[in-house]
Amino acid sequence: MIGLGRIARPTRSQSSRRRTSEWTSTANRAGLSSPRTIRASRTMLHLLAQPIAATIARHLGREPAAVLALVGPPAKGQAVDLCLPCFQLARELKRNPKELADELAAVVAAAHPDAGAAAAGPFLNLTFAPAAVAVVLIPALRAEPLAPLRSQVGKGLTACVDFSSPNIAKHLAFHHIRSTMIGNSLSRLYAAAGWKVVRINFLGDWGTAFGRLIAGWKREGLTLAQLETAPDRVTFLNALYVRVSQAAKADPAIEDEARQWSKRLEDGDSEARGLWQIFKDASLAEFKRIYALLGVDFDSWKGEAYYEDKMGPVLAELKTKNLTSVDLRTERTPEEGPPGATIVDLPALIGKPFKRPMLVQRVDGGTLYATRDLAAADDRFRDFAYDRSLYVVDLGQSLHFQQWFAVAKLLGRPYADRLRHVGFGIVLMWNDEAGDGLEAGWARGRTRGGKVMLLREVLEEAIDRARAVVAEKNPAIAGDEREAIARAVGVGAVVFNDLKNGRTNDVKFKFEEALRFDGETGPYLQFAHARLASIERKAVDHFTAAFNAANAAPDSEASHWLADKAPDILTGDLASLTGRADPALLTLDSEKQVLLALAKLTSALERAVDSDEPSVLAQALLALAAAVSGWLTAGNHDESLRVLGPDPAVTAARLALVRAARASLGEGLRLLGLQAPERM
RNA sequence: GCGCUGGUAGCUCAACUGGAUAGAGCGCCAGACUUCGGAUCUGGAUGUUGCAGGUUCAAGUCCUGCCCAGCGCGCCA
Repeated sequence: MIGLGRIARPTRSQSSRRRTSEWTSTANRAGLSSPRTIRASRTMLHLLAQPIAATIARHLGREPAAVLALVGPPAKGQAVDLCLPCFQLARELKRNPKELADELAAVVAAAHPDAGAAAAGPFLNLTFAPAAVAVVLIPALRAEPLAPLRSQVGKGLTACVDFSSPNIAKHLAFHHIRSTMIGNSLSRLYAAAGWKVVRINFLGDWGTAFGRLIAGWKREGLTLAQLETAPDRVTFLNALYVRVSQAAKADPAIEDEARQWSKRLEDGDSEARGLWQIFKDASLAEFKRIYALLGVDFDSWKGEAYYEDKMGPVLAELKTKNLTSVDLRTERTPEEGPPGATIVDLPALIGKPFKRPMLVQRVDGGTLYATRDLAAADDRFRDFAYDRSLYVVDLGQSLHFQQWFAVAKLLGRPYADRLRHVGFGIVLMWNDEAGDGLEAGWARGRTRGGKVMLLREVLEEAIDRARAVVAEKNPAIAGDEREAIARAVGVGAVVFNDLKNGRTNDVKFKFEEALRFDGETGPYLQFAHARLASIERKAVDHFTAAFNAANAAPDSEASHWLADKAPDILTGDLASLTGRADPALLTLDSEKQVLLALAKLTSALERAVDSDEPSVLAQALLALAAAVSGWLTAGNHDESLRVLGPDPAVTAARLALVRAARASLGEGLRLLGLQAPERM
């Protein structure tokens, strides 16, 4: 097995679903509840609820904010817009909740006739008139189209996100998509919530494997030219590694050479370093091609090699603070060297959940994973003074993170409570038939004859399928544009499939499912976005035609409206046209559903950041796209329901909603790491 | 053995952290003036939320005990 890094051999890189342990959760909660990170946010939904909450607060003599906090979306299946469960208020007031709900319904109905207040048992339900919602939300959306997906909760705070972290000289396997795209999305979500974000790729670019590679390279007399002309340089290196490893089994001399080269590499030998750099460059070139395809970038590429000579101070500090001990339990003869590894005896120092010590130094003096993470955490804190540091690594490594987070605390690090392991479940592949000792069914890692599925292969297959669909559904699109759309849609399908469910779930990967383009998929969101964009494209022509028709029949109501807007229509200024539209003309229930779905995005964003869970936004976007699709499709059956309909004033109002929905859908897709093409 | 996760419709998953009649997609059945884009929409059938207790106005959600599945537990990362 080559390389170190976050994502090691398949059996360790993926472990089944796990949550962070009690201890870690406590630490995380401490970080969460720190006054630095919690800040109330005024969501768009609160814009609607605020006046009602104020009325109730006045009536009951309570704080408006306290009442507002109790108002929220109703339970699923309830056909109302907002809901105030009265249990808590009733208890505080020593009243009967049902009676209180009845009383409040009457009070609210009198003061806000458009809010549709009604008591349902102990619940006070609000069912707004669509225009009442539009009048509040449309102006806010016009002022800041991306407002639903912007928040200031992270203002002034810095987050480091450690993600992807592949091993040099190996391909990106399909399961690397998890850390890569969860981390990418979290980076964008944090930024949208006001955080300053540092994206870090902790490359697995160090380890004994490089000694073997170099030994093999020298032994076979390979040249740089051979590597560079190889059809795939990573495959070339991988194959070399496999050959060396097999040869070493038969010939111990090779293993010796490998050890010597490892030593030379560590000592900074220029030939060893030169070859190491060549291998690293070749790998990075391939990684960056795939990152470009996925739209992922990093601010820092400091990997394990960078920290190789920077662990001395941490080790020394651990020792001077008497946190280390040499483990004596291992039975070793004097010839075999010192008795044991250097450990931090967590069971003795902390107790509670820890049953095993953490190893910081091998018998031979070499350092270990945890030591490197400690050194890196110090380094990053020095550079960025982070308020939160995320490690997007599979759940199988949760013990490792629990341990070194605890050691950071023992060392008195100020950042100890700001560390978060963002764990995720493994990728399982479907096997139709038993074989290779595997039963038929879900199994980790490999499929189709035991082959490891490469990320690049899956993406290419997805793009091929998307290209075929674009060609079939929209033959007018060709050439470069078709290619760009095929990429956006194909990659989008795979990425969304990875993000739409809770990250701790294992991902059950079937080609046919992951590459589906209908139902709850990335392309479904992209399609809704493209339909909205299509309507916007046609809007100017629509108004121009209406304007010309009105000139022929100048006395209608529509003609007066159009004449008033003549400058905007003639210059094609949609922004101005929709900006002057009357939101009260949005009277359809389907329009209200779109507005409410938009308004819920803000809290989805904040909850996504709070729980490091992109799926929260993914689910909210699906709800928005469903509302949009329902609204637009209704127009297929009834011309009066179309955005570009017969009444220009209504059309302008609906276009304002189209613009708002498209802006948020596009931005939401971007926050998940998907593209939002205007046609597809 | 110790520990950590999870178990919700045939399948894949939600359920805004304790709220109402547990919701979606896929699949299945029946529909929508060839459409501002049908990669869409509307309707239907499918549930003892693994089992048993407990807590309370209220439990898929919290507590306890079982059952089942997966993963982790010393010089890899």
